[in-house]
Amino acid sequence: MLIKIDLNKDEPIYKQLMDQIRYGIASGYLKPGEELPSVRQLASDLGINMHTVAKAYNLLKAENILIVNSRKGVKISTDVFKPIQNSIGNNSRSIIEDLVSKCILDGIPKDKFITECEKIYDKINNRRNDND
Amino acid sequence: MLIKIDLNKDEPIYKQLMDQIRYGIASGYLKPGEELPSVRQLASDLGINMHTVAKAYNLLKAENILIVNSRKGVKISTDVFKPIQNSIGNNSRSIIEDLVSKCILDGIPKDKFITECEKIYDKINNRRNDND
Amino acid sequence: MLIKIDLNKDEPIYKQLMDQIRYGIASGYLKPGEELPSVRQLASDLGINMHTVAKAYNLLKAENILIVNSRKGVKISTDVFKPIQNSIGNNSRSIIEDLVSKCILDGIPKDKFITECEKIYDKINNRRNDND
Amino acid sequence: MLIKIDLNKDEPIYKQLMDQIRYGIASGYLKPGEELPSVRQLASDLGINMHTVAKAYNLLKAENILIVNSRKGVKISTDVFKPIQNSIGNNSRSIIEDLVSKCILDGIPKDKFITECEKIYDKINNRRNDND
DNA sequence: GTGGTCTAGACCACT
DNA sequence: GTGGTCTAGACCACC
Repeated sequence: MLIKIDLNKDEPIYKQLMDQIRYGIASGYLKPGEELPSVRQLASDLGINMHTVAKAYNLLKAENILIVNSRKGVKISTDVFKPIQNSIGNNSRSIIEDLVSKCILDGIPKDKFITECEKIYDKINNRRNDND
Repeated sequence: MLIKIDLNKDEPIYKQLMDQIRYGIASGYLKPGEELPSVRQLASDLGINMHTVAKAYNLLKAENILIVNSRKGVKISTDVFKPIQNSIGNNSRSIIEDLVSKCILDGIPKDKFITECEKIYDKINNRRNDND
Repeated sequence: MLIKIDLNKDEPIYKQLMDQIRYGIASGYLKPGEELPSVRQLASDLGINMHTVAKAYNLLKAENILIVNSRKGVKISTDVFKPIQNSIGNNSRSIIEDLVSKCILDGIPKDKFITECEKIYDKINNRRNDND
Repeated sequence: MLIKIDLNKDEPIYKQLMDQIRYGIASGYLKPGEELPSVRQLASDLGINMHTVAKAYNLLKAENILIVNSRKGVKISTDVFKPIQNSIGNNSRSIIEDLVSKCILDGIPKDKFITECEKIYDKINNRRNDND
């Protein structure tokens, strides 16, 4: 999978990395059980610092998304997809609230907003199902 | 409107403040043209520094949401609500992508996710229409 | 002459007033020797504070543009137009430098910039000649 | 590039700084992509406070002139020069109107005024082209 | 009374 | 070592 880091963005590199790996898994570019490049390898590929990659890997390990083994390398957890949940977390809810507030001020009507959410969900989800 | 700041959160205070003010406007708790507390007043109410409030106010001014006037204080722009737009910005889209990726890993099915988005949009939007 | 004050602008009111009076004279709406409304009158017309008008008047007096007489009121100096000068002052030059820098960054080519300057000069100057 | 701050001027330091940086870019002393001194460095060089420099940098960032990066410092955006525009903004136009009014009262004839504008535009623009 | 500006100094996140 | 954030406290311009 192609990972793209924007060094000019305000968002810290390790977070960009985490987001892209999550996105890669959700969209099926990366599969449960699959190996990821070593810290050194990925750092060198992306032209960033080793510690930055390690930080992203370790935080994703704490989220039970990656399995980090100093000898065997890094791979994606086989149970990375959690069982079906009924409700989203408070954190996500609060992100949506901030987002919706902005959209309302920006003149985005409900149907446009919802359609966009659906489109993005489908884009990510379908791509994974296709890749299966 | 009640503004609540969580000093323990990672998110900087001034951003929490900006989000809450946007939320207040979108949900009708705060109305276009309405005056906001002075920087000193709000800072003292929240137990934070004047400059932190001023930073939030000024950034919202740059977004054309507030009108900041050295002589008369701060008020909400009368044209905070932009004309209807057809599509959300790239920034919002990328927030949704990250959010959806997380939700998919967390086992939130599409219908739950969309329902939640709709619920939040309605909650904010209806409250404003009720208040009109 | 219609004077318009924008209370929402960052520029102090007394400066807006000074600019508009200078503009009025340069464009012939106001004529040398003509009387201006009293401080109280103008303040009331514009819905602003008396002291603000007085400040503008006094600063224009210091520029030899107005003649302020506490008994007889305020009028425009009869020799408000200075004799022909060969070069603009350092202050104006520095304003032009800042303006030109911005325009160059903004992609305004020289001919557009100069044409605009000419158009504005003519607009103001011709209006006065017409009014004579 | 030599930056000079006049602490006695009315204009706030951070604005003087912004003007000088814009001037430096427009005149080619500073080039797109070039690094600027760190906030602390420049503040110390100029004998002013860090936050004052940071404010100028951040406002220029908002104008898409600088790229501010907590990790790597500050550099000039590679696309500072906007594509060719046909007309100047309202803000610039109103600056010119005030300036022209003053010049007319000061006895600056049109040709002198226009020649001065051309001279300044050329001075800045040619210097950049020479430096390329 | 309002916000604007500036200073000084601290701690933190990121790389 | 970089900028970001926050605090504290001062003085100023404007109205």
